[in-house]
Amino acid sequence: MPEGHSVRRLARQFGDVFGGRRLSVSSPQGRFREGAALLDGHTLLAAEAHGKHLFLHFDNALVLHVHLGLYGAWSFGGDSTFNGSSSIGAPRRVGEQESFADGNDDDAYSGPPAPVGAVRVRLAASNGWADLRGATTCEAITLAETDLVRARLGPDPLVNRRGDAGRFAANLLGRKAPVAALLMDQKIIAGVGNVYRAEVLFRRRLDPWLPGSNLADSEARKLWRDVVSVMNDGVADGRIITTTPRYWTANGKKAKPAAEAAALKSSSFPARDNAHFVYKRDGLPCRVCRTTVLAADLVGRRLYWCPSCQA
DNA sequence: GTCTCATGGACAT
DNA sequence: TGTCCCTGAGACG
Repeated sequence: MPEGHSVRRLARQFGDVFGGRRLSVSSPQGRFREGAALLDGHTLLAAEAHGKHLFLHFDNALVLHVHLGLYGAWSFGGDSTFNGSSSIGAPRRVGEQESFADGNDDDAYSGPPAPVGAVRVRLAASNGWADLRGATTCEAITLAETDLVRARLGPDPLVNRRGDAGRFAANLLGRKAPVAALLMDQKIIAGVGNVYRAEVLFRRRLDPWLPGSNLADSEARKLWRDVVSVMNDGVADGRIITTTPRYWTANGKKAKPAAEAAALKSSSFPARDNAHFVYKRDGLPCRVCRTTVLAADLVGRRLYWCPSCQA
């Protein structure tokens, strides 16, 4: 869940439901009591994301900075303004769609429920609430400290400023580490996690063990463009789908054109098992060449790749 | 019930 | 390179 596309959706959602509203901020669990007191009663001005970092700007020049880490999750609830808002983060299952809050159509919202479990932060306004659990980082910081966090991060494909492709290429090309390790380094590119790194390397048919310095500048720029494309799809879909409809058949075998047309017609989403090319498909045949997909540990994380397509 | 695993990252060594 | 933090779901008995 919490790869960059999820955090981007979160930022948008916070702006939609709480933007311009005065929030009561509390820490039912107690671990964020002091930070919550600094923000309590202030108005949310803006919500933004950079990579996997979420920044909620309040009208007293303080910022709620949240990084979900592996386990963090936000859940939402409230009146009809919360219809379509979704809980984002763990618990997660691969390929699962986000679960949607049960906003009330009749606007009969009567306040947040009693907090369940270890709620680090609860944000509540007159229209609804949001609970944060299990985040790696949750802090109230100044604007200057916000800039310091941003300064540690590489370009964000979901921001994709002019010149970012070149910055990303320069970051990659100067390094001897395997490109698969570099893609997970948030200083090089912000927002890519374990699923996107495996999938985009497959989509570009790049050997994950290739040193960054061995990539051509043009290939690094193509890689950036593919990350931009596939992560923007993730923002739109609310899940990570890197395969195309021709691979959305029941048995995972490559579909014939007629089957592709049928898949396109019958469903806008692939089954969970067909959403990825290589991620968590070790031991299974590659969707393209039928070679067995491999997995290995790389800097403490599981890497998946096709040794034939990505040679 | 217990154990293991998971789409992160900071920090120590 | 290893350790720790953090939470919940699923496998297993």
